[in-house]
Amino acid sequence: MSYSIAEAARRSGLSIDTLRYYERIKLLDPPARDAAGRRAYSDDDLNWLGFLTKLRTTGMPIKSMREYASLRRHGVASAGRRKALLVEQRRSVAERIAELQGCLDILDYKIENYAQVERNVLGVEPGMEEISA
Amino acid sequence: MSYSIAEAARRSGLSIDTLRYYERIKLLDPPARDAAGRRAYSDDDLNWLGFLTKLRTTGMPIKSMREYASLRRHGVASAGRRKALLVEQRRSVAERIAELQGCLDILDYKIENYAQVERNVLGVEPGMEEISA
DNA sequence: ATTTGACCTGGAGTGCACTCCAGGTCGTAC
DNA sequence: GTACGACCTGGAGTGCACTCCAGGTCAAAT
Repeated sequence: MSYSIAEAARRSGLSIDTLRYYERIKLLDPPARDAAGRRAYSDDDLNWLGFLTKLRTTGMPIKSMREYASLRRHGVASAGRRKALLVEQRRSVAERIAELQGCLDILDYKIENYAQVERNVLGVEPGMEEISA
Repeated sequence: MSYSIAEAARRSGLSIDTLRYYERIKLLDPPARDAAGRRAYSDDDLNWLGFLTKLRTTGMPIKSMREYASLRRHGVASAGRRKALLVEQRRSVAERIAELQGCLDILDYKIENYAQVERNVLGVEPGMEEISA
C-alpha cells in the first residue's frame, strides 16, 4: 500500500510539515512519488516513522535519530553500533522513569499536605493556616 | 543561613544565569540582598528552588510553574487551585511513565533482535542478514 | 474553462528555556 | 592604590524542533 502525505500524517500522528521536515533533515529517506510528483509513503516508511516517534517519545534528540537513520542505510555492518545506541537509550529511559517516579512521590506528598489543609481549614485559628510550599 | 548566588547555584543544580532568569520571570521571589547589593538566598528560597526543579523534571512548562508560584503568593485562599495543579501534574507524570514503559518494551524487543543477529551472523548465508529496522 | 483542493518548493518565523555578553560596582588581597 | 574575583544590570543570542508562508503545479469537479 501507499499513502498520501495527509494519510501518512494521520497514521503517524505527525503533521504534514513535520513529515517534510524529517525528510529534509534525513531522518526519513525520500519516499516514492506518484505520477504527479506527490509523495507516496510505503508501509515500510510508516513503520519507520512509527519507530522514530517512539524514539522521540523517549526524548532522543534528532541528532541521534539521524545517526541511527544514517547507520540503517549502511546495512548490517552497522548493526553493532545501532544496537549500542538503543542500549544507551534504554538506559536513559529507565533512568528517566526512576526520576519521574521520584517526582510522583513528591507530588503525592504535597497533594496529601493540601488535602490535610482542606480537612483542617475550618477548625484552625487564623494565622496558623500556612503551608510549607 | 543565607547563600551567595554561586552557592545557591551549586546547591540547586541550576546555573547562576538560570537563577537570575527565574527571578526575572517571577518563578522566584527576589531574594534578600547583602550590604553590597548581592543576592542572599535563604533556606526557604533553596527549598522552593528544589521543588521547582522537581516540577521542571516532570516536564511542567514554565508558564504553569509561574502560575503555581503566583498562587503561592496569594496565601491559603489559593490552596485549592494549587492542589488541583499538582493533581493534574501527577496525572500527566503517571501517563508519561506508562508511555516510557511502552517505549522501553519496544527498545528491549529491538535490542533482542540485534542480539539475535549478532548470535547468528557467523552462520548465515550472505543476503539473509537483513534486519527489519 | 475555471475553480477547487491537495500537494509542491525554498525559506522565514515561532516558542521555549535558557545562556551569553558588555560594561559597571564592590570588597578583599597584595 | 591597584588588581582580582564575584557579583550586578539590561539586553542580545542560542539551539531545538518544529510550523508557517508565498507562490506555484496539477487533476478532478462544476
